[in-house]
Amino acid sequence: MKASAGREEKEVFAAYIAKNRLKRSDQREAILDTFLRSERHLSVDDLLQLVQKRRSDIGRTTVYRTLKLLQAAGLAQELVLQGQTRFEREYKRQHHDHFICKACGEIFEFSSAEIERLQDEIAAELKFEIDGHRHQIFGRCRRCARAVARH
Amino acid sequence: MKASAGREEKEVFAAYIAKNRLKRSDQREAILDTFLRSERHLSVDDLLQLVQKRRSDIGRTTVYRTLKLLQAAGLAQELVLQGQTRFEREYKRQHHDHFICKACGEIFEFSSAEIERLQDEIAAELKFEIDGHRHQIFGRCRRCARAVARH
DNA sequence: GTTCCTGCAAATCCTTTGCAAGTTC
DNA sequence: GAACTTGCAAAGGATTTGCAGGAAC
Repeated sequence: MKASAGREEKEVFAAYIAKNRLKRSDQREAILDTFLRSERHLSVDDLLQLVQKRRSDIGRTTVYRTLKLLQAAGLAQELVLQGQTRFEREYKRQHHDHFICKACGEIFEFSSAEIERLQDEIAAELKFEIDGHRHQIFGRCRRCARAVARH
Repeated sequence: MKASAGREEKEVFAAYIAKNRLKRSDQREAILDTFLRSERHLSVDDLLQLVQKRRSDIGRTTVYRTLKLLQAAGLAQELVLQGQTRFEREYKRQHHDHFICKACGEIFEFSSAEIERLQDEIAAELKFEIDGHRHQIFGRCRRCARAVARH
């Protein structure tokens, strides 16, 4: 694992802190670093547990508060998948949507310029101004589909 | 308003009750009827309020429980829009997705066979078996977009 | 009569807030 | 030192559950 993981994001966060006259803290840095090192779609609890492996004195409240800051700074995005709130990195990531396997819970990402284009077309027809979307597909992933077929 | 509104759905519900050896009740029928007469995307509170106009003694708990039954019977579908849980009719309705206007909160429906087809293609490539999806687009509706432009 | 349903109050889950003590600037 | 941050405990909001009484079968 690179020590420099997410260096750019850390700078963005520092800038956000400065701009808003907030203060840095070890807790915030530990949470951000943990978040950046994880590639998964984390629930608050996932993140709390990971952070606490390093610093067991960091509380859940601080994780909630820091996630709000990360969202405000454009570094994290909140998703609600299958009733569960999760967070993923957002900074400079290409837009994408999600497949969720109902069998194993795994989350896959996908994106389609074609679908985006069609969305824009539909919106234009209705004179609707788009500023975001969520597109989630549910089903069974390759592995779980095979498992069912085999049974 | 037709007295026969949703007759078919009422039969489906009665069949569901029978099949699962449950019992009919005036409350359930009032809730279902109210739900069917409303075309909007209702929150639990919306529905509770509407139901209570007719029978003020029906409790929130019963609305929650009945909505679960309606979902199980395939008559209602739960949506989470902008953090708010809402319900809409599902029985024999053509599949559709939602535009949500962030300015006025209005919910519009749309559907696109093209988008569905692309979804299937993407899924096929990944050998993912689809059994459902949610696609929500956020932005400003025609009216609110105009209002902003005018200002 | 048995089983299911209802409404209330209480419990639960997830998230936010108030506050006193500790940090950062 | 002033302003911000932290963790705890308490408060909130949404939803579920336990239970005693009432209704359906």
